[in-house]
Amino acid sequence: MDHPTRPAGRKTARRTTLTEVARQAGVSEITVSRVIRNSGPIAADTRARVMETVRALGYVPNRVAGTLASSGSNLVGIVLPSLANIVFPEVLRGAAGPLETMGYHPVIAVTEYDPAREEALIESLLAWRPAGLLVTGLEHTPRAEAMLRNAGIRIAELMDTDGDGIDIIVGFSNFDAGCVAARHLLARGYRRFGYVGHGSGMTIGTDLRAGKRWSGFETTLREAGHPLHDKEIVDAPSSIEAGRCGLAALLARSPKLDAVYFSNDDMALGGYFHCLARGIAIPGTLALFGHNALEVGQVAPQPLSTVRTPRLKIGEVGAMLVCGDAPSQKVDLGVDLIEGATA
Amino acid sequence: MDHPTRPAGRKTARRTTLTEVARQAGVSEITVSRVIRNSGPIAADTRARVMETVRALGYVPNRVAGTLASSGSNLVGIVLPSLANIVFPEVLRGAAGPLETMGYHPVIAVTEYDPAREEALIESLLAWRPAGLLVTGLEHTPRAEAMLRNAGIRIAELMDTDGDGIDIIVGFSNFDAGCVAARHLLARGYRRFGYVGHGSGMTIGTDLRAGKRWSGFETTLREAGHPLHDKEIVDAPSSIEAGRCGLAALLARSPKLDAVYFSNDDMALGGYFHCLARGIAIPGTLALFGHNALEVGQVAPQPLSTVRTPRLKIGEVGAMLVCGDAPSQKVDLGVDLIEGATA
DNA sequence: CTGAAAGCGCTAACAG
DNA sequence: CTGTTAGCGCTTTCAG
Repeated sequence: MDHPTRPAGRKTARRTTLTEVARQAGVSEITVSRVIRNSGPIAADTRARVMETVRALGYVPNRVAGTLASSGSNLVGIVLPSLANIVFPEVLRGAAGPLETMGYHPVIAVTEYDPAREEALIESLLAWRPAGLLVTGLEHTPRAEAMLRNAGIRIAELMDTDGDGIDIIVGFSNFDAGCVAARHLLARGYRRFGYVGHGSGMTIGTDLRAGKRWSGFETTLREAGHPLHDKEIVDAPSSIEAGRCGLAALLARSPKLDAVYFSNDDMALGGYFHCLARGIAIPGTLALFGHNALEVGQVAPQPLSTVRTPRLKIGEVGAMLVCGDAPSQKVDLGVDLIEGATA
Repeated sequence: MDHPTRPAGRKTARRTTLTEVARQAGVSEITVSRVIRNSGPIAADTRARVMETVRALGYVPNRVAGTLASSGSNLVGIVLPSLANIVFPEVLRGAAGPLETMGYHPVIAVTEYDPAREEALIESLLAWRPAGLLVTGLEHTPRAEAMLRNAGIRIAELMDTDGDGIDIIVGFSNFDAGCVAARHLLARGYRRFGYVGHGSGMTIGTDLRAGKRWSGFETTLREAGHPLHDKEIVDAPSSIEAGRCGLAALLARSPKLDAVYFSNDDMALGGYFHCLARGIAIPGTLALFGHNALEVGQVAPQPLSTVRTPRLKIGEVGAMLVCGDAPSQKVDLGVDLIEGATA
């Protein structure tokens, strides 16, 4: 590239305004405004003339000014804990479709599972006066929750139905997902259970929903009289590699486990690869169970036993409800047991 | 949930303004403004008093008004072709870090590989007068390109260095990536080559970068005197499943191939699973080669032969350059051959 | 069908 | 260190 440095400084350069279009077209500003927004009655030829000059001048309306004047933005905030876990890009993808269709733009913020960061990011997003906000989970700092309640816009809390919310809740019960996993393993006759989970990789913040799954799993086992035998929490974000290390560490301590539940499919896949490499028969010697039913775990010759979560749907429904005027509600999209071949 | 329907209508509800904070604190608006933005000299006690009332009133500054008044927004537009291909969430993740650090928010738009949609989305993003814009690829409609050139903000085009750009380019040569793959396979002694690629799944729009890789691959083979023998383009977005079907179809037609290049790792993984299921020895009977070096392909016992692309880095560098004031430039981050075990 | 006046909530540019 | 005066570019009344 040998373009000269672009002149553009920190600030947006001067661009043609509605006023100039109006002058050029020989009409008043409001007329141009009406033409652009297709609002109110406009004579066909006036419209044509205006459109013409709009095109000629390469006019791009300024939504910042428009929003300030009309207090109606087309931005929708989306707060996600992470982009490293493919689940959240999928939620985002689910939301992006309906949002675009309805003319909204997602503005995203990533908390890295840190509640304080979430609070700051929510405030920062709210400053843009979005039309609505999608956040992940039901747990927020008190101030964050207060801001959400007072924002005067629709709020959707996604991915978790285990608790109360602010306005709209769309997700599934993570606790139940853990129970489903436990019941499946118990029904299959497994008795010596282990768990491999992930931390956030930072000292602060945790994956609360994984915790709820663990809790459901552990509770079910205990009630069945076969309490969890051992668990290993890898201090890293969830990943295939973390799952591999986690299972290795767990088995080093407790070699006689016959079934291991993982915090999610990525982790479980890592465990699976560990077993392949070590020649541990699956599910003969050891059963593995994940969470999410990611494509990668399902297309292998030996598909992972797991629970399918409606991630795309959650984004989709969340987006639609936030942009609509349905009453406040909790939408539980449920999970499906995928028997697979590893348990 | 049994909250009553939230009153919030379509428009943002009335929220406390800077004016009210000023009145409450007994200072002028500009003083409050200065305190909030930490700009200019403010007496310690004045600051304290203002902060106090800000907190008491739960005041959240209105950035829409702020941006209009100062023409300096903290939004950065990001235009991606897809969220279904994990590569783009990774680019986004790469960008999200630096952006947050620098106080910017990513506003995202997904084109689904449709140039017309890209044009519309770029216009829509530009309407928000973002501080900068990250787009994917170097090819745009003429009007889209004109808008980008006239936007008066920094523009970064990501993921591809094979061509000229508008301002900043950050990526790698897809053509070269194809050449690298071909040279590796040739060096290994393979001679009967096939290719499995993906379409977009829609009639309109294509993955131009995959096309450039194919082109590099094909050219290298031809020049070496071992032209591509057969190819199969699955009419679906890239996925593991599409790769599986693609290879099945290709081998049904051309059973004697000894090496297959895939449009990316997802596709290659599908091919790999097909071979596992069919008992086709890899790389003995058939060599497989992908693109991207996704984690999932690398941690398996038989890691995929592929090329590593610096996706995170691309997002990161793109974001930093767009928000800085470096000269226009092309940054080629290159790719690395990963020998793997499938070729 | 079109226009004039009055802001939306904030900040730049000067004054004091 | 603090305040006053003008807008930013658009849309909302309310009149014609």
